[in-house]
Amino acid sequence: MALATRERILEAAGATLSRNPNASLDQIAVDARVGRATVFRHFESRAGLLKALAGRAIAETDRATRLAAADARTATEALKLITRAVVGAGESFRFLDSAAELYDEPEIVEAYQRQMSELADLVGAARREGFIRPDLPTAWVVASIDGLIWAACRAVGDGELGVVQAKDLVWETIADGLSTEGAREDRHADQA
Amino acid sequence: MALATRERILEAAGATLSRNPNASLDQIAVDARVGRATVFRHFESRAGLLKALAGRAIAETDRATRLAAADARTATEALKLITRAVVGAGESFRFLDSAAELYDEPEIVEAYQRQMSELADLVGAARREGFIRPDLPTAWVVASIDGLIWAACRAVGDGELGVVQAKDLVWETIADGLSTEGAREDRHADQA
DNA sequence: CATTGACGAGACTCTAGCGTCTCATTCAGG
DNA sequence: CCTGAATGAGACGCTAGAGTCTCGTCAATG
Repeated sequence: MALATRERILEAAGATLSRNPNASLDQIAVDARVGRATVFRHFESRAGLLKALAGRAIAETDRATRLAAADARTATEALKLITRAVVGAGESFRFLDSAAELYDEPEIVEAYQRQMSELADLVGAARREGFIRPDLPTAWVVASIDGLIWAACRAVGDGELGVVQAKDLVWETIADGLSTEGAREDRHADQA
Repeated sequence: MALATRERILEAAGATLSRNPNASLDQIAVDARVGRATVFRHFESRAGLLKALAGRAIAETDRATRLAAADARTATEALKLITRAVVGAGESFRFLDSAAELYDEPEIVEAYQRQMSELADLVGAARREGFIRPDLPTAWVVASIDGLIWAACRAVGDGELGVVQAKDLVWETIADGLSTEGAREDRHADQA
């Protein structure tokens, strides 16, 4: 039962910290229906728990990413599948929103930067395929994809959208934006 | 000098908390080049400081919003101006990212919900003007605008983009998405 | 039935950080 | 020069929460 307990703690920690980023270990233990001492039996410290949780989220994202990438024949398609996959895995890493302590963990920071870098590479490849508007800096494309995924995960977590719906909406928004087809002309007219 | 000191504390608090959401009052005081006791002379408590900071951000956003709305003749134009204005004021409220304590302050929560509600109304009006794609739920439109603004503020704060550039990019992305004009067809082809 | 391992409960220590208070200093205005 | 307000420095008490330890219980296993 050791594994089940550890898993239950991680699960509860993720859920509780998503709601309250400063939740105490005591609160997490209660939510996991586990004694506080048991938390320390499975994790070295609070930081250790956070680290394990982050590592789990990173691994989950990597797994989803690789699965998605394997099915894609173009970078654009990979971008689409990966975006959808990450939205699906969103619950795993929503707690990261405000886990500022993790900035001190080199492994975690490195893994995060690696994932961002992979995303940037993918965006670059999609750009070469002609999918990305040439006038947008890659940094912004990456940042806004990140922002939209974040918004989608938030909306799902708040019950505003279903997961399936959110996946569709994120990709549609990336591809087409929020406005009707004629918007591009409207915008240019506005700016004149 | 009282006002200048208070202002300096608020300024330092915003900057410091943006970097480290769990920064101590001591750290904030040091960054403000002020004695820790002086912080308590100007603010009732840590919560009071946070509240003042949030109130300042809300007021700043309201001001920017009203100024922008006054110049607009259509809801679509208002949405554009307000989005740009909020990106410009982004530094003011970036610290809110992880100020979970503020969820306990009714005034702050109410003000935030009011602003979100105003944004939703504006989106609804822009939708009636034909600017917003009819197939997108308003909740998602609001969430993704929020997400894109957040991404832009983050990018500016990280030095990846300039403020002016970020304002343009957010609105362009809202209007047109990230992909080239032919994307809509590509996407439908992908899904087939 | 005895053993073993995981667990819950709870007592205990330790520290960071909040909030209060005091006292000396500085500086502006009269 | 005198006075009062604002401040800096720092001592002090207090509490929440991290981390440790012990003991009794339960369940599985032999």
